[in-house]
Amino acid sequence: MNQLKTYFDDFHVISQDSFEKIEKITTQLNLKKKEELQAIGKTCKTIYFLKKGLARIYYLKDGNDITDNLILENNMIVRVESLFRNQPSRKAIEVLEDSEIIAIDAQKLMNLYDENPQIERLFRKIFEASHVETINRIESLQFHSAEERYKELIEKHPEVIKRVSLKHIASYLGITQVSLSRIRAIQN
Amino acid sequence: MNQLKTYFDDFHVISQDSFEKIEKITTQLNLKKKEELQAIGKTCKTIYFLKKGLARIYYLKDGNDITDNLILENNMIVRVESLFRNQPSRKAIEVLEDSEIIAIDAQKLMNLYDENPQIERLFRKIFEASHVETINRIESLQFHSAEERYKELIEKHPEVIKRVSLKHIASYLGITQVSLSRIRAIQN
DNA sequence: CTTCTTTTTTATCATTTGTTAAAGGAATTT
DNA sequence: AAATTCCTTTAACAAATGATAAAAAAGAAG
Repeated sequence: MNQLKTYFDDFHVISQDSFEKIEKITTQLNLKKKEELQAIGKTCKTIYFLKKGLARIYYLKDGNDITDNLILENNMIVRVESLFRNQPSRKAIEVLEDSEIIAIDAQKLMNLYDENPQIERLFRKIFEASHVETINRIESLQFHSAEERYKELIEKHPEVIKRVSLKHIASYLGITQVSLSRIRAIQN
Repeated sequence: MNQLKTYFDDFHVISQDSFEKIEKITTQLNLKKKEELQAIGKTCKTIYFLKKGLARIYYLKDGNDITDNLILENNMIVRVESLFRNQPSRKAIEVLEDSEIIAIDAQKLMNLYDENPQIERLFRKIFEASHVETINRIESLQFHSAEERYKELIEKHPEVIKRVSLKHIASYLGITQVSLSRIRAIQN
């Protein structure tokens, strides 16, 4: 749990008392590689913190599996478009490695917001950071070539290449697996 | 001002008193077509509400003007990546039509957050909606062809095609002007 | 209205990325 | 260890998009 507190502190420091209130609405999950955390069609009612492991959010387009997002340890896993709109998500979450996860009940968290604005502020800031990341990713997809995007990923998260299959990395970058393979071949 | 209240109510209803507190930290701006609202390199310290007109956020990549975002009336104009990180933005804001704008001082708004959690919640929800839009745009850029993206834009915002130059629309869609012209030619 | 500037279209060619198929490797299961 | 399945690479060709240049059209300015 200390790990979660440390994560929180980077965004907004809350009292020990407030932290314990959050602790009370969490549960611990341990998933084995390839297990599903949330299924397509379910409305997101849980916010996950990935203590250890690796996860991805994906969806199907024309029967193809597309990785929408990759999440490394020490990050939140949330299907934002479902949580914020309270609508079923077309996306699923699965872990790509054995993972330890803290699940936070979203409804109970909203209730905590009412009694404790500091908690609301904490999560506001967490999601703001994620919002900024999303915006930066748009810039990358909007006007960088596939090769540039691949290089950017290696630069920022070199470990991802080793831990995630190239199939998933390709769709995450918005290209086909074959195209990624070609780019990698030229690099060497 | 009523227009702003109506806009707010869609996200979270606050008291008349709270609304008046917000009103006190706003100023009205009228800009002529092509005038700049914020310059590149400035840190975003103002949240704008576009009452009337049309605006865009843009930046320069290798000397090319790239439209990052188009904003229609009745929406907020914010350089989120700058506001949330309190860092200088590489992006600028300009209006594409004569526009009426309400400027909200971000620092004073943060102060209001402290004394009134309902105001913080209102803006949290406003930005959450914008976050969701950003995520949906990623999906579009990640795996839809240029032609699909163009059709989506026409579908969702047909008026944009008439009000914004194709040059700006092209870069917004992540393609060149020439490429967009070609796509349009095939359509007819 | 005429001139000047900017935007949009068209054409040609180069480059990138997609598609399909096949082969080689790696990992998993039996 | 062998068999099976899934992942990755390679190759050949197709399709989409980019780059450049020039013409046409539209808009702004005098």
